[in-house]
Amino acid sequence: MTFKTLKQIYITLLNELGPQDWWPAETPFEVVVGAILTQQTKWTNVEQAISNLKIHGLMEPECLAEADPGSVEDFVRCCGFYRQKASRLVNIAKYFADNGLENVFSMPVGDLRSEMLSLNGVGNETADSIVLYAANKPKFVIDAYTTRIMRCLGIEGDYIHLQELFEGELEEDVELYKEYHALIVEYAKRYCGKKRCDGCLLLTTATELDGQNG
DNA sequence: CACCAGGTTGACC
DNA sequence: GGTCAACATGGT
Repeated sequence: MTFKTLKQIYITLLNELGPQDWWPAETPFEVVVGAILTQQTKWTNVEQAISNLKIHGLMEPECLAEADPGSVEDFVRCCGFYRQKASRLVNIAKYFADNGLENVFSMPVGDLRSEMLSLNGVGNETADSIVLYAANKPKFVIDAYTTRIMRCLGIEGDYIHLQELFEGELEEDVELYKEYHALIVEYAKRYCGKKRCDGCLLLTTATELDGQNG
């Protein structure tokens, strides 16, 4: 049998689920905030916290940087890990207020990634989410769902290994990277559980449909 | 009641 | 180098 390429898997997912149009946010800074808040938490909780912050006028780096820490904790409590997330958000807000969001996001992709990684509370996935969805620069985001699906397909590796696999095989395209990561998350949520996987067969065998555009 | 969620960090081998 | 508990709320 013929295995699918990563591009063919993308097309399969897109046909199956339709465009996901990630990341839901009104501004780049809102993406940054959401990227911290969504760690190990459902997105519905993040929506609530983001709404709280917006109502209180804190969805701007300059405002959040000066906000009362206790209040921020209350606003993000629904996301869990609320003490560390609150202090990390304020710290990151200070960083963007001091350096200027436009300046930061105009850095070359590699420099930007390193810069984001130096912030407390920003690891590989969060850094790449910010680079891709807030700064609109080409970095493929790997997460627990991606790792899980790849394992189902018989491919194991650490974060950087999987990232190099995707970036090496796909054309460098910000919109493709955005949509692909979103599709993987949605597909895995539905069909690829932590213990059971009911959907990865769809991804393993190539058909004539998979050759179409992309 | 047990388990999971769009991870990251710091401590300890 | 790698492994692992801690961080914490909310939904199924």
